[in-house]
Amino acid sequence: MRYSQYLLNTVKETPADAEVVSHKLMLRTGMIKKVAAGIYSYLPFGLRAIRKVEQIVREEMDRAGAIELHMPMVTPAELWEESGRWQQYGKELLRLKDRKDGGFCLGPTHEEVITDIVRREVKSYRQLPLNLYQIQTKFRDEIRPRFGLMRGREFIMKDAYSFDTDDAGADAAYEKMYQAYRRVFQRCGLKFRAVEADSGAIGGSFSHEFMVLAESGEDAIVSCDSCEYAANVEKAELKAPAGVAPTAAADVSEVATPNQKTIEDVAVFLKLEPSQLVKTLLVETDEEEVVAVLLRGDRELNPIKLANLLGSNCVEMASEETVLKVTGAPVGFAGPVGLKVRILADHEIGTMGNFVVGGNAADLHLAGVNHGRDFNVEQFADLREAEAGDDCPRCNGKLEIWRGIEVGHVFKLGTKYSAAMNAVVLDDQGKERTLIMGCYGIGIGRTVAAAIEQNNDDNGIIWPLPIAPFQVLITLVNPKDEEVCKAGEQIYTDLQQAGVEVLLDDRDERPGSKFKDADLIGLPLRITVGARGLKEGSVELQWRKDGERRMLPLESAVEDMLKLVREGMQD
RNA sequence: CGGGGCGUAGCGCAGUCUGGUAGCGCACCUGCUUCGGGAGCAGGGGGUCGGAGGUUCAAAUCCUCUCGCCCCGACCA
Repeated sequence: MRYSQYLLNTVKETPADAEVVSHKLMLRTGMIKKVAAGIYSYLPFGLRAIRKVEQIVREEMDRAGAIELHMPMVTPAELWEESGRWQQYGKELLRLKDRKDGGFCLGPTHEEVITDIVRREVKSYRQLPLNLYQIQTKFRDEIRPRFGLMRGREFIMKDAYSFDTDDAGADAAYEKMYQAYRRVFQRCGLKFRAVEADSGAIGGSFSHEFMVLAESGEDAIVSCDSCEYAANVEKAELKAPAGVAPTAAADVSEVATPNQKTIEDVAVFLKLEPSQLVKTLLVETDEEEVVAVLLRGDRELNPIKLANLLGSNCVEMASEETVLKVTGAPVGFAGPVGLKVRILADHEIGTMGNFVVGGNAADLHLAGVNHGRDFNVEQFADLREAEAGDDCPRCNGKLEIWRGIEVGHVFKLGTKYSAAMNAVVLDDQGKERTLIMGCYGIGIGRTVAAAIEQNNDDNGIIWPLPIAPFQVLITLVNPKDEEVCKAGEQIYTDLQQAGVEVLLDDRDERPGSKFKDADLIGLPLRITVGARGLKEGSVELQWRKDGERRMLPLESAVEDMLKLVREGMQD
């Protein structure tokens, strides 16, 4: 491609509403253009990167035995009513009416549609196992789209769905996808972790997320420093600490704590460490039950663990009014002694004694409190959020915390949709069996964003070779110089004929601007053709990665480049 | 949905308080010079000041309503 005939407008200034580096760089390089909140056009340069990732995904899906199809983006309400998600899905599901007033929605995911296809097409166990995938535009009316392609409302996703008659088959399908995902992200040149995840509202028995490690990631993940354990913090299990509560000492004593509402305040006020306090959180379930949860003062509640324990869809912190009603005190002074609601406690509380809690009255705390004697805990459980340095739940290692961008998610779904939608086949005994499903997603645009997030410097993007929009950039320092032009064009043509994707910067611009643009758009390999080098019969090769330059003899330049591209693609 | 902020040229912004010729930088077009790390000079094009209504001799500026966007929070396969 000739730059002079291409649409690739770069911008020096960073658009004001970009927060994260990948968004900034995608805007500055004109990869994407916002059309509405969370909705983008992919301009040619951006589209090329998207296509690269799509192609890698396609190849790995095919290799794993999945088959590509394409489903509609607009899907009828009936299917969603059948699975129950027409009601369950909130405002994220963008609902529409057609001219005949029929209900439709823009597909945020396609379990219903695929299940409908398979129940119609597949009648016999002999047609299984089956794994079908598509690469398609999805729409989720996110409350707050942000970070460019990282969290859009409209986005490109690869979604695959597996169908099996038994658990062993379903597990094998899951494992195949898990391995395919590892290959995809490896091939994209990304540093990532596959972590255990909460399976959330989509249901199902187990699930892994593929996280690209990046500071700007929206998720926190833990990984063990000595074994393979890795999990989303939402899911990260924690061992119950060893040890028993110390013997209860003196009686409970009341301590005046005027206006000391937070754990920090109280700890400073009483000259104690936050870890010597116990905090009492009042939460409300979606069935409007209020529950008290006890945690060590310096710990954070993991609401997902609590929701799972309570078998509730979601739990929320109780409102100020509720707290006042239940404890008789304003927020900040809740404590377990004398409370009339269910009391749950994190395992750690079991090893604590003679601690400080809220006094259920304004400006009052209680010291020397012990569970069992002063109040009863209904159940001890793993309820707190993992922190760096916590013990690994699987071995003797310690947990580290990373931030990650979720680029892929694999779920074992089980029969949630097949049962609701009556997707069954006959087995070899002629008996009906409900299909066991798995679903597997990859955010294509998000993967591109994550790649940029992970590969950039002050000057711009540093594309990993396998997903770079072009593999090579040839810069003609002065396109008006006949020699320069001739040499550059020759290399350009030869490389293209050898199948290399080349961008030829033949623009009549000053060299300085061209070099700046070259850094910004970040193509991995760069050849600079200038009069200076040509005098010695050579051109300059530079890697964007490390800036390392060396001269290549004109005669062997094409050959040398071909070798580098091939080697680079195999990494 | 709660709190905060912003809508003026393609992008980044000033002008709004205190009403009176719509401005600056980048980008774009023309010419000359320049040419291996975002050149200089000269000239030029581009705006219903988010929209509607109102106040006024006069509104980007004041008032009312409305739409959109951004940030923080809650939420999230």
